[in-house]
Amino acid sequence: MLNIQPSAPEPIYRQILEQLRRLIAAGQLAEGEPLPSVREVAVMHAVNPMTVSRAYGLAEAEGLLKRLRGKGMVVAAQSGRTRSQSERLALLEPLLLALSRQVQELELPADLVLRRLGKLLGE
Amino acid sequence: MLNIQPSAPEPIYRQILEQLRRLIAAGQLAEGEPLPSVREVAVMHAVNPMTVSRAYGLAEAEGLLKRLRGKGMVVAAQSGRTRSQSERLALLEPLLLALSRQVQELELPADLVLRRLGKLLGE
Amino acid sequence: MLNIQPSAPEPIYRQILEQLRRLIAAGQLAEGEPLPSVREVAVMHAVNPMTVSRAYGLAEAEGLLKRLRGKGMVVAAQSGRTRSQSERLALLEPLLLALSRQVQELELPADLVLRRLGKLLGE
Amino acid sequence: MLNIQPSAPEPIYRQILEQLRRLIAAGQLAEGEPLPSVREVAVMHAVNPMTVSRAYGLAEAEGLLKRLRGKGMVVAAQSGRTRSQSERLALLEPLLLALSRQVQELELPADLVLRRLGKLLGE
DNA sequence: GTGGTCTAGACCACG
DNA sequence: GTGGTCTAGACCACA
Repeated sequence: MLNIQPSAPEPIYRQILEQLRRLIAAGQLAEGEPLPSVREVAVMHAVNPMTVSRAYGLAEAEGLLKRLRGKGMVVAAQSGRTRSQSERLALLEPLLLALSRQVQELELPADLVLRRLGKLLGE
Repeated sequence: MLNIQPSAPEPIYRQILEQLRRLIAAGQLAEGEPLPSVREVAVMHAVNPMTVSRAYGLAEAEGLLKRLRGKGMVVAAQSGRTRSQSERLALLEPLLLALSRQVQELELPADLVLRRLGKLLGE
Repeated sequence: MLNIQPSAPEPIYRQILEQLRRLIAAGQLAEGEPLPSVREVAVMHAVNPMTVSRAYGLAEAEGLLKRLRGKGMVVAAQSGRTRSQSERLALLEPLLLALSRQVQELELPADLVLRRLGKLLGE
Repeated sequence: MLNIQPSAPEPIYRQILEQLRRLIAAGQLAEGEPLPSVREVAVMHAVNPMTVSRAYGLAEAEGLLKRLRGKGMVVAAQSGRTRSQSERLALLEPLLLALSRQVQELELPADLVLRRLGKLLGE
């Protein structure tokens, strides 16, 4: 379910946290749904349990997850409602802005970039 | 010329370096063109001169810039030739891939994202 | 009778145990009085029976409760005698100390805090 | 400046975080003021640097602190403005509620508790 | 079984 | 000098 790249510049715990944000916002992780345990994720992705725990803890502090004592983490209620398309699009905005800045610096024509992205999204 | 955000997660020296790569690849910084001095950049953006120097140093090691004694940095010859569109598009690939992954996690329709990006690029 | 908050940071078994201490010290639970069964408490508060059992077990070890075969738990004799006011006030001391430390860190005037607490106690 | 009790039930990183919240709310830590470095706090209180770092990191995520790269942490701007008395009193509310619940369970007269607290606050 | 906390120590990134 | 990340491993608390 989670996609972790240990060699990426972005820290692992943050990769997990941000994926959780998106998966929950999209409703792919529904309200009340239990998450894989810290240890499971740690073994599956060959990372330290504490790294996973850190991501889960931050997600809990953010209100995304809820701790059921002795039973693990589940998706919190208020996050469970799938967000509207526009709310989800807003989560993408920072990346879109960075992209458009780079496109301008590279002086690339808009349609070329849009075609390339369209191809990636179509796959 | 440079666009620096000290509070961004990406380190400042890297922001500078990657902008130089793109501006040079696009030919916005032409071969032989002199760059603002380390001190100028540092003062203008309220940044530590060492940080700017580090970016310039890396760009020099990469062959993007050339150090002219007593005259500062200029855009190096071999980098000066503007790269082809496809080469420049390749520089954008990592960001496009990250974007498409996030779009899938957010379960957003491709055309919505393309329209939003098109709007940003059209401005 | 018991006031349990499963989502509070304080563990559930401890919430139960400490409430028992106070209710018995005040004589609200009198000597020989039977307690609700583990199952009753568990069902009523939607809590794991093991958790209730643990609290009861600790209370028994402390001499607060006594196990009567086949009849469940009752308030033990030596605990049953209501403690003096000063003894009961002593049970409050840790919380009062924590409170006074926080008041100082918040630089709040004593009378403001006393008025607010007085209002809460008056209700 | 910080008051840490390693043996308390409350985890160390949380003790630090909550003290920061109060000290900043009261203006005892003013806007822009630099905090002692992670290593200093760690040595001074004989705890692991990571424990301190965790508290600082959470405080940053909360917007209490701001990271100045290479220079350490300072009190963030929006937190710097000393909060009004009523806002600070609100931070005390959870503890006051817990206290009043315990007072009722102990069947202690309000004025006795208020006198004891007044004495503690007067010192 | 679950997650939480802490440590010691290594290594990195930044300025 | 600053903070950040990660690991391995120990131990605890809870259900």
